[in-house]
Amino acid sequence: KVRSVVAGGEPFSLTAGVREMIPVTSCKEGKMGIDQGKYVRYTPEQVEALERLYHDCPKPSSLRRQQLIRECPILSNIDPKQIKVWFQNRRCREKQRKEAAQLQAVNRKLTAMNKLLMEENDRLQKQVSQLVYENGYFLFFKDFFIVDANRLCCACCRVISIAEETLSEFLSKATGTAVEWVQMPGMKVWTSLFDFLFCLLP
DNA sequence: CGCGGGCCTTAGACTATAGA
DNA sequence: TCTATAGTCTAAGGCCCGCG
Repeated sequence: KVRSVVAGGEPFSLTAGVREMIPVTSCKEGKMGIDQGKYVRYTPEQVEALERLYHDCPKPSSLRRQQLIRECPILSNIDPKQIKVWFQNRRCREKQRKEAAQLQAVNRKLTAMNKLLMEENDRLQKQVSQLVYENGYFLFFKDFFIVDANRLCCACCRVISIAEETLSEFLSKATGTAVEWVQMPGMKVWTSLFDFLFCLLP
């Protein structure tokens, strides 16, 4: 059983959440508000009153706090310095809660994006396997068949187009904005059948 | 220079949970 | 069911800084 005391109110001891009144003299001095093993904890009524005041004015001036104490009898027994500290801690708690909520929101977005990336990675790996297989097929047969140049080039461009469309779709999902392809200097693009065939050579 | 606010830290009170 | 332990909440101490 741990002795506890309510600031300015009825002292009590706490045991498994059950309050039991015990005679305690004072709790003014000492680290962490502890005097002879006592720990100050405001009553739910006091906290409710403080919360109401905080809702109206989160940062009251010294003068305003004194006025609030006068106007609210339930707080009249609490030291003005304790009221000041309570408001400081309350502001701090709110700030921490807001930051935690923001971090959770960011975490949710990153988790969703990670899921998209994992799915896209899986799909691209399958695509790579298929292309590697097709590449081997072309290498094997390239010396035995004469392929229509236009048709092969169109097929090649079609593969690139599909890849671009897929990537655009993914990026727009991930970023929430439309993506347009821009030809950058130095980017390698198959412009002819010869380029395509050349890249197939070992 | 004193006061008050912000920020970080400390430690008691309380809660949830695992394990005997 | 009881107990030990980890985690959370919160009042208050300490330090730093800006302001009048």
